[in-house]
Amino acid sequence: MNDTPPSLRDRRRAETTAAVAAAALDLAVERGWDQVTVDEVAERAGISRRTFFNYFATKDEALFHDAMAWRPGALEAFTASPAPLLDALEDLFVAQADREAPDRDRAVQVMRLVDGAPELLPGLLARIAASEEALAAAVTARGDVDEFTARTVAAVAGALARVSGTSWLAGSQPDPLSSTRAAWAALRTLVTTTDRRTP
Amino acid sequence: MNDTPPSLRDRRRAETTAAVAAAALDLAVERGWDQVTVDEVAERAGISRRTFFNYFATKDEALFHDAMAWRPGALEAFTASPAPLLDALEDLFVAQADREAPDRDRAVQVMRLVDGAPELLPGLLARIAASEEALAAAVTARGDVDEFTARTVAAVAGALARVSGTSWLAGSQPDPLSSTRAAWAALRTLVTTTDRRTP
DNA sequence: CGCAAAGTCTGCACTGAGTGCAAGCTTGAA
DNA sequence: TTCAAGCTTGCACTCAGTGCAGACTTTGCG
Repeated sequence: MNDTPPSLRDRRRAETTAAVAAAALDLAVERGWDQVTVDEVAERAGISRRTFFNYFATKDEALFHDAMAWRPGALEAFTASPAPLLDALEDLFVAQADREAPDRDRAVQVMRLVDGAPELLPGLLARIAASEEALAAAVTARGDVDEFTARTVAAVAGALARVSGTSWLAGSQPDPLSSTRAAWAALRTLVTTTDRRTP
Repeated sequence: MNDTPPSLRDRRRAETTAAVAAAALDLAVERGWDQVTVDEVAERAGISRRTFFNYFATKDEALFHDAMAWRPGALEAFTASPAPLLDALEDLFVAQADREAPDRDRAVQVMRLVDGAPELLPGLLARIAASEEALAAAVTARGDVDEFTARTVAAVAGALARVSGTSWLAGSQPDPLSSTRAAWAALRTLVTTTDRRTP
């Protein structure tokens, strides 16, 4: 899609971004996010405090960097998939759960941090909402359903992912994938087996 | 449940809380939330800046006060309802959408504000998450389903409410209730009509 | 190469959110 | 009345986030 070779500047920028994000996570794990200042993150990443804010608009952004993002290409594959919508969705979430170690470990660490630091929850939820929006756009692009339904589907999928992720972290489900499947199964039985007052 | 008559102190506290919340909303509507300082909210409410923080831990809390809360008694009625789970859920959301004017107007104004001020979104999402958690507890208390399913149901219901609320605000749905119904319908057709790879 | 435009890094000074403390005042119960 | 508990406030402090201006680096181009 975009094949301009990355310039020196771009490479440096990416390196620094990663360094800052890593510094933020490390410090947060070491002593808790509320015991970490921007100055310290900047110092550990080898930049000035002011430069920190050239890379991330807020302290939280550095911590959440890439944590709740779709892996590159995943949404495009989803859009292009010939499988029926629900199957394609499942494939998408499976692929997402099977990320390579570094990204995935980071996501897990961040979620654990949020678990112990409620101030972080709003920021995390906002990231999740952003990725739901991206998913909604991809669903719309597939053309299976109208936009309203696409938004609904994306929101529900996000909700299921949140629930299954949470209960996997809490240890009540063996692994993220079966947790996700359990959530979808719960939804399906609920929708299909309940007596409806107005059929 | 709790019938100790409210003391003078309690009444005062409630009054001040309401006054501060009202001041926050009014100022936000007048000039945008980012153009409002805590000092100004405090002054309009007739208290000192320091006292503001005795009532609300953050500036945002004052704005969101009561905006995304279940109306009193609604969850209890839901828990006690003999109707099947999905019907009881629908009743709950209908009742919620039919709140009396003041509360409801406040909620709508807050949502409009959030729409124009992305900084507010995280806080709003956190409030919604909190009310989902309350709902999950109520679903569990009904005893229809296990706790994992209860969480799933609550998360999905919240997602649907969010989508339908949003698109109602955006004008693509006539009223909140039919919007909610449309979302549930979209979900049901999706779940029941799609070919499954693994039946 | 050499040079100008564009982009980057940094220090400085400022606004505003949020907190701990201590002193003074109000309420509620005996 | 008297005293404890709770409420309000001012003050001083930390830290996130921003605008600005000057120094430096990269890049594209003649």
